[in-house]
Amino acid sequence: MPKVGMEPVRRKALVDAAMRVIGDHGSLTVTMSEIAKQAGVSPALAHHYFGSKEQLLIETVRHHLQRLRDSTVTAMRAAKTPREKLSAVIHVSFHADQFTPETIAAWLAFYAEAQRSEETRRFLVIYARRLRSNLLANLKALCPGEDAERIAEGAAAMIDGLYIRQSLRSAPISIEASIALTEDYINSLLAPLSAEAAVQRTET
Amino acid sequence: MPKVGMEPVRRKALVDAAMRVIGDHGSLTVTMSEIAKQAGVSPALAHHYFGSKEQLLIETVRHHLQRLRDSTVTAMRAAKTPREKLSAVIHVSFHADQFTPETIAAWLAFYAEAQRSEETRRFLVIYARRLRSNLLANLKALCPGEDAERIAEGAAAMIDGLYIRQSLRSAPISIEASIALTEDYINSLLAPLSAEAAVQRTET
DNA sequence: TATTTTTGATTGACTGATCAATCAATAAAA
DNA sequence: TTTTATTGATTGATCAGTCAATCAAAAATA
Repeated sequence: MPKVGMEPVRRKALVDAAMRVIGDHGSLTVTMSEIAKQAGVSPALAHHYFGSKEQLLIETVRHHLQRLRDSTVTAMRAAKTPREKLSAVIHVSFHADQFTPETIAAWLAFYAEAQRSEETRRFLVIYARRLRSNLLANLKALCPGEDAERIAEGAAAMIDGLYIRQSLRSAPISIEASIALTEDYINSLLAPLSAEAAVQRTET
Repeated sequence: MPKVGMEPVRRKALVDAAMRVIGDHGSLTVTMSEIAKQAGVSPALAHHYFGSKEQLLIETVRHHLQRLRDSTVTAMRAAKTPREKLSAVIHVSFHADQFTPETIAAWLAFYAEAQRSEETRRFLVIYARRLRSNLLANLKALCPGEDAERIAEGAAAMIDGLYIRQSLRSAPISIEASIALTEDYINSLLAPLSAEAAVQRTET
């Protein structure tokens, strides 16, 4: 069976398996055996390729964030105006992929893990900054910089908060409602500022 | 040494110890030994009084939520108008007690745990509902019911989101800024509705 | 009051299970 | 033959949970 060049195949299979196991386990307290079994290989092979459980888990977080980033870039490219780009960022954050119970569980587990693993924390900080900065960049085109900072901060918090609330599955809000709530927030805070911003836009 | 009536003393000591250990450990992956040591008793005693690690952890969540609830009730009593009560709820959510790194870490750990422990999940659902309903009750006095629901949902999400973002300690927002952001949200959404609400209030 | 009995508090030592990590051995391609 | 892929078996550590034994206060008894 041993064909050459299995390494990338196995790595991907193991990372995907880890994601699935973490997802329906709802926690990072998963065993290498479970992950390996899910990937259809022996636990020893997982160690062979990743060196340690922690490394495998870190690769899993990285891969997860990479996918989210790719989606965001694509969605923002497709949008034309700053306001449309803003909506694109929100939509991606609530895209079905990222919003399934398993994925939400995985995110929560990552957040909890970040309290212990410096590397996991770094990844999540990058995510948080990226979300904020994607919002900020487009908001700056719509209102004064200081207001943009505030609104970006608030919108990012709201997005993350809707996530965490979704995880409890109590009175679950639909994806559309979550998006509407966030859009509503931005619109409402933007409304009294739009006149000034319009002036600013013509000036730059 | 064995004086009678130690049970309540030990239970409290162990729950407090658990909270501290979870806090600086940043996770619910703590051992009974650590907790017992922190409480100054033997691991066996912790088992004696709580039966299992899970039970001790559940009591810890319960105690934590109880304290938050008490603070909220007190703060709301002190406030007069609905708008003031609204601010009171927000202030309690961001009160220094609840906003220290250790406490935030504990909350995150609880959220992650809720994916596995049905009882923990139930407690958090109660918290989420209570927050939402405290906001909702007072908002209903300030705007039409449907709008109140939306705004309550959004404000609750924002509060939780600010929490989770705080946990990453990247570009940490101050407590005051977090409060301001939430108040700002409510004010902005309320502004265009206040006229109608005033009419409704006189009608009822 | 003095003595014995009972009861609650407490622990050290132990058990069984779980798991990450290691390693030597095997099998197939190059 | 050399290299890469792969695994079964094993080790060592960590823990939750158990248990029998100890100790001292309180209650009962003489």
